[in-house]
Amino acid sequence: MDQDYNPQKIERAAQDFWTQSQSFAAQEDAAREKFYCLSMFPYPSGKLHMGHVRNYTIGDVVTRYQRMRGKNVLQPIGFDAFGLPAENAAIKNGVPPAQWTYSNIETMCAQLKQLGFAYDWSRKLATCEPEYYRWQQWFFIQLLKKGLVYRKNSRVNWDPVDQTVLANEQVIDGRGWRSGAVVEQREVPQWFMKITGYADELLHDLDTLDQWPDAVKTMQANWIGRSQGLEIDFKLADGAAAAGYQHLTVFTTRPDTIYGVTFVSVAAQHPLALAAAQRDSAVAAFVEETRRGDVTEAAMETMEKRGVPLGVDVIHPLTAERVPVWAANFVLMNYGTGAVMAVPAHDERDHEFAIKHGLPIRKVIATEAEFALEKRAATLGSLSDEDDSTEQPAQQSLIGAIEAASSNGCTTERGLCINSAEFDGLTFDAAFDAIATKLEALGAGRRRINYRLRDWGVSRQRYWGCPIPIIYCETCDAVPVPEDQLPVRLPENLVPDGRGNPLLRTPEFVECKCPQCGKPARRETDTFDTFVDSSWYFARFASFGANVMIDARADYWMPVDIYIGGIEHAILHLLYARFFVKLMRDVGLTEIAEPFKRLLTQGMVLAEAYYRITEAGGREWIAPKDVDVERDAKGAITRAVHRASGETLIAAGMGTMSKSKNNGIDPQDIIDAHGADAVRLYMMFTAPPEQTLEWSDAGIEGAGRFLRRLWKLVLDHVEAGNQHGSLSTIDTASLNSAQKDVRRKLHDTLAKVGDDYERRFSFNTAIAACMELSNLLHRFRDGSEHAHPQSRAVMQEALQVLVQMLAPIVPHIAHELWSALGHATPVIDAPWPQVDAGARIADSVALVVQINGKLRGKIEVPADALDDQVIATALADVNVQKFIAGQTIRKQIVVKGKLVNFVVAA
RNA sequence: GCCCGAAUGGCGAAAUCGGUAGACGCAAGGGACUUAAAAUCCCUCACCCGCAAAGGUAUCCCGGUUCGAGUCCGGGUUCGGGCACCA
Repeated sequence: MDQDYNPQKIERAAQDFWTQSQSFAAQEDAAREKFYCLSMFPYPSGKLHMGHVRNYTIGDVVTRYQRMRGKNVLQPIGFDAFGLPAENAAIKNGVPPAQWTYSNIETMCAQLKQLGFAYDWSRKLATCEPEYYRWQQWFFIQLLKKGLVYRKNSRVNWDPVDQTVLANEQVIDGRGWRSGAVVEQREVPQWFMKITGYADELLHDLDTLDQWPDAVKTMQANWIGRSQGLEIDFKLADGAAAAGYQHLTVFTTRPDTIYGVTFVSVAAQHPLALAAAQRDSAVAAFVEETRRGDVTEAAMETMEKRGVPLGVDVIHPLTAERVPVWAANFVLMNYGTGAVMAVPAHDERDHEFAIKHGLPIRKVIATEAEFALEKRAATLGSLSDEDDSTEQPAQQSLIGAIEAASSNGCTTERGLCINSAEFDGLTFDAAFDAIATKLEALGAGRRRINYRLRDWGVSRQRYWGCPIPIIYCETCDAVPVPEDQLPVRLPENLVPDGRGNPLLRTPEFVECKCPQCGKPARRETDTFDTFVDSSWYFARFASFGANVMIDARADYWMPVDIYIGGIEHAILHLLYARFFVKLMRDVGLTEIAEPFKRLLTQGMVLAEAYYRITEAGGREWIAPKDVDVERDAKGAITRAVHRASGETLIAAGMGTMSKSKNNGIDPQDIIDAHGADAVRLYMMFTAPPEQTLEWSDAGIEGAGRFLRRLWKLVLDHVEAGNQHGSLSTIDTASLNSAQKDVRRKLHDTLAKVGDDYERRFSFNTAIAACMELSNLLHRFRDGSEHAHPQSRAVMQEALQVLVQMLAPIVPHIAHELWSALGHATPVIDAPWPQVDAGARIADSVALVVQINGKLRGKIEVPADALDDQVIATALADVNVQKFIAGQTIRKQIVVKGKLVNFVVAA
């Protein structure tokens, strides 16, 4: 064992050992309990960033812990290799996306190895490999055969200058990111997967995911957005029916407010609006206007609410009143029926719209109190001639208030119906049912379950993705590529230039023969959404290399026992992956219904960002490594200085590491300077996994300091052993109190650490507990003679267990120290130590004494003391007596092992 | 705008089921060792008042429930994630 801790040396040695002995290659073994630990695979953007390091360290800690617990563990790694950044890099550098991507993968693999992650490297995959995506193409064809995918027109962002489809991310303030042209909406035929057909199952199965965070389940449930409502037909008033429609159908979740309808709104893309646009230039202009700019939901919801009257009236199905139809920019064509009944008194958007356009507002819902008043007012009105009661003026003003509210106010809460004919006085549920029944009887409405969730559009008008295996023929229309012709290979030598999909200009790819009739045909040039690639990779890892999509090995490994990744994937990726597994089940590929048994959503990694104001008035962001920080006597930061120029900088606060703020910390620099173990320890110690983690250079040094202290502790013990001969076994009966204290602390810590690793995923507190133990061992060493055989035996036990507890987090130093402690087999193969319950028993416990909930004293009582004895000891405390003097004890509360509380009063 | 989170010393955090707020670490201050520096080791460290003991105040803000609230409930503020073509 070396005198000094040398991370570079021991890390390389440990990594070489794991590689040579293929320690982490997983073998299916039905006799052993499996554990499948998976972290979300990275996009190969170039180098690892701190977020990756954090994510993969968490996964590795769980993997190594479960392995030490004796499970048969699979931890694979791969790359989510298709996507936009590769095309952007190609535009910038003229390098084909494939070349850029494969080179990045190589770099990142080397970094992952340097961090010592226990991956089964033999299962490495990248989604851009034909061996991977051919099964995705095959699966799409199975779904097509089962009618689970279909083609329809759908809107995309179109850059009229660059003649290309833009991702939402590439639209900035309604303009193309490169051209600056105002973006237009275009209708393009695209492929969709029928996820709405699985909406109910995706919603209900959330209840089976008892090891998922509630926040994620709530977000998914809200995203699916199941709502019960009514479809209601409003007959078109005479003349309008000529447009080809007999009635306008709306969807509403508030049929109880139907008597408050004063107009109806439709989406600008609604057929009725488009028909009106044919004859009305104002409507045409409005429709045209909504074709421009952003289409994101956030943009739609925050934009000014605008609309135009269509010049068409519809007939209210219950009152037979005529109400006007408006086109409004806040009504979404792809939600419900693209039309809503507007109730300005009880819907905020309708209210705002009605005020703006001078449309009537009719109050039809009242609170119970209002309803009671209204009834009294009605009685009062009929009696008012004879009754000049003194409370009349007060009543009048209340009635006035109700009337004022009914003309201007807006309440969205449920209540009792008023001004609603025979439905007056009904609650929401009763009114819903009664009105639904009446409309059904009239043939003017039906109950319906609606979802906010929309079908999943999987087509992307982009080159660097998995080709959609379809051939278009003039006679046979869309024909799937025959399975024996898969994969449809993506040519890897093209270079996108920002003006459309280069596949369109590649005849070798596009031109083909129709598989049905043999005539010349065109191949689909759209590729799959990359969420398709990442929706099943976890299953492929479990049947790596199979000549089918997934094989029986997946039955052994699936589902994933723990899935770890960023909270930003809480909805889309996780919902699509859940959906895909249900599809795979229905195609007969698996029996499981959910892919991820347990989910850990990890927080982002932040760093302080600094900038200076340039002469031009802009901000120049300075990398944190070029900044010095000055502090006051208390350690508070007073000034940040640019090291090169001495200029005072402005601290912009903590933010996610990003290129734009130039505040990224390169993990490679940190590994080179401090070693992989220190990086891993720092990442796990600084914050709990779900929380954001703020990078600090000083923190990483602290991690290194702990590892050096640990090294020294073991070194001293080992050297003492060399001097004093062989170890004896522990004789628990003969231990002195210091030795017992060490063993109690050791086994308390072991119990806590196991719970923290397994149940709580609270790695920071596990490390803190190990540090406490380590601090105690330092004091124990200083206060004991190395020569004392029992002390040495206790120390040996403690150090062994400490090294094992830390091994999942800092595997390299643990590998080395374990061997130094005299073990021939590596620490990764040593079984997890057992908690010795006997060692944890203490003779006495410390309690606090409270008077009226305030801390007034501390007492020590025997561990098995009865309540009476505890109270007597508490009352004997001098300070407690001071606060009780002259008071009467009204109540005494004893909480075992915690506290005594006396409630006193004069 | 809508949905989901978060907020505790100078800083990162801990307090696991409503029971001692601040474990563990960082920074800072003081000291030891050293020719010196680094490293290492020891001490102090929420705030106010005090020599100390004791006391008071503190977990984003305003209310509430409880013998007792960082933790539960209602209302707000600020920050972060997502919003369907970034991954």
